[in-house]
Amino acid sequence: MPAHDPGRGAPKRAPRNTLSRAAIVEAALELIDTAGLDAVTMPNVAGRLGVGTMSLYRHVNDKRDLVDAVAERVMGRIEVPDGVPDDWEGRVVGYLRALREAAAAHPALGRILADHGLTVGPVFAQLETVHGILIRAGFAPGDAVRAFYSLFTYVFGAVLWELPRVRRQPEEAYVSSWHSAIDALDPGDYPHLHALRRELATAASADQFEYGLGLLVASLRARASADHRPPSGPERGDDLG
Amino acid sequence: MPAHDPGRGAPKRAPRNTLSRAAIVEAALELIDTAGLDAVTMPNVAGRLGVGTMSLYRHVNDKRDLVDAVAERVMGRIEVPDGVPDDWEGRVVGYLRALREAAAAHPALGRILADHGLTVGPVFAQLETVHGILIRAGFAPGDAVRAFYSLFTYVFGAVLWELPRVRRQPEEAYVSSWHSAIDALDPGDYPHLHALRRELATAASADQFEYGLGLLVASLRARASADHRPPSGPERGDDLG
DNA sequence: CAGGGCTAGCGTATGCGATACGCAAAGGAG
DNA sequence: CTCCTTTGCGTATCGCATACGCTAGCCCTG
Repeated sequence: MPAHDPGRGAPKRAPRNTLSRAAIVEAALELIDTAGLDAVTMPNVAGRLGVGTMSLYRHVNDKRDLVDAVAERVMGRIEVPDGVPDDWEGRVVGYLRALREAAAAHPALGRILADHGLTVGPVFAQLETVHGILIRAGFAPGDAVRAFYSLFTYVFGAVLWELPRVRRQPEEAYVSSWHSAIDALDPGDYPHLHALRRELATAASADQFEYGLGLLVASLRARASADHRPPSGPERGDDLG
Repeated sequence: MPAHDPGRGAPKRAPRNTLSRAAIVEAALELIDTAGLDAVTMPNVAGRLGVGTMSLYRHVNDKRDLVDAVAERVMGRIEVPDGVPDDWEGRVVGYLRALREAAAAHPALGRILADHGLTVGPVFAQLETVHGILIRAGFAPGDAVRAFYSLFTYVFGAVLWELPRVRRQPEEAYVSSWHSAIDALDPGDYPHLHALRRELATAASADQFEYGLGLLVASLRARASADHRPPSGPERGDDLG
């Protein structure tokens, strides 16, 4: 038999403008969220869209480009939430909290950022936003950099800690994964961790995130009022680009 | 012609106990440091040792196991350095600084930890050490957990930020990579970042790490003396396991 | 000193994933 | 209607991780 069908019969050829970069990115994101980052292979993504593998390459340079785009898609939607106190603390904390939540919703984000480095477009957008808030609040340029750098370092660290396996049950699964990991350790070598089995697992949650963030903000507040003009009351902050 | 050499002639067979898990791990680490994490393939590692690819599998379960072992090899050597102030601040900061330096020496560490999750053996060792220091210093168990959790989150975040490309010249290469990344951004979209081109790049260095760490420690110190018995003077800390 | 068995190093084969190449059909332009 | 451009896609190549099973060293035992 001939290798290919001579006439027509099952062109299977997709209409014409079926594919788009956005659609591909969306499919990849769904795959990541349901089957994990490792399941993101070109064949898988293509299959999910009902197209051939090589078709993807018309819209994406290569796999790295695709994954980058996914990170961009996720981080690009992060904003300072409504209803937060209209001062730098409220806005910054609200923003970082949103960033953390986005990462929690897509556990693979941390790995992607780690693999591709932090010099990805969307990361800069985050820096720009937070830096802008600090500058408006009266922080000296240099201090603002140091401040948001510290804050982001913390948040990215948190994203890394949390990604291990959390998927749905925010607490449940995560806690038990820590428990089993700790139980596997030799009590003799790790007396402290064993003694704190309970607190440790619980600590790996939102409360803990807030705690550390609070430490940072508290110190920043102290330095702001000590070294420079206190950012006192709420400054205008509604016309942020 | 027969596919294999009939008699002898070039047994090429390695003597006998040439390989060992440790040697393999060491070879992989060298590869990581010289050619990057992506260059770590079973064939490459084997080649560097002058053995066949499949020989590696006698000593490591699979690639993941190998890479895990590398992370363990690196993190397992981190200790509280000598000569630091003998109080909890000095010891903890000294330790975290050592952790950061180890990561800086092996840029791929961050990616490995991100890929494999933080529930790797050596990570627990770090937690145990720092927690022990805090407990000895008089921190209440629960507070100690929150404290070191925040500190580690920060340090891991820092490790992530730094890994992008730093290799040798600690500052040089890193700074210029940030510069070029920033230059590629549209000044219109990122006014703040462009204005801070200089500070931003400089901030991505050891100084910045110390700054953020300082923020955390300062707050912890304040809370320690406020909520609980002040850990005052240097407590004994020379017999740490 | 010879034989047996265990063990370490390794050749081969499989399957998958990323991606270069080039074909061909679908539309639109003239 | 014909030609050119665009887009989906089949095929082929290459590198990698890894299952299997072979075989030669070694050491232990008799």
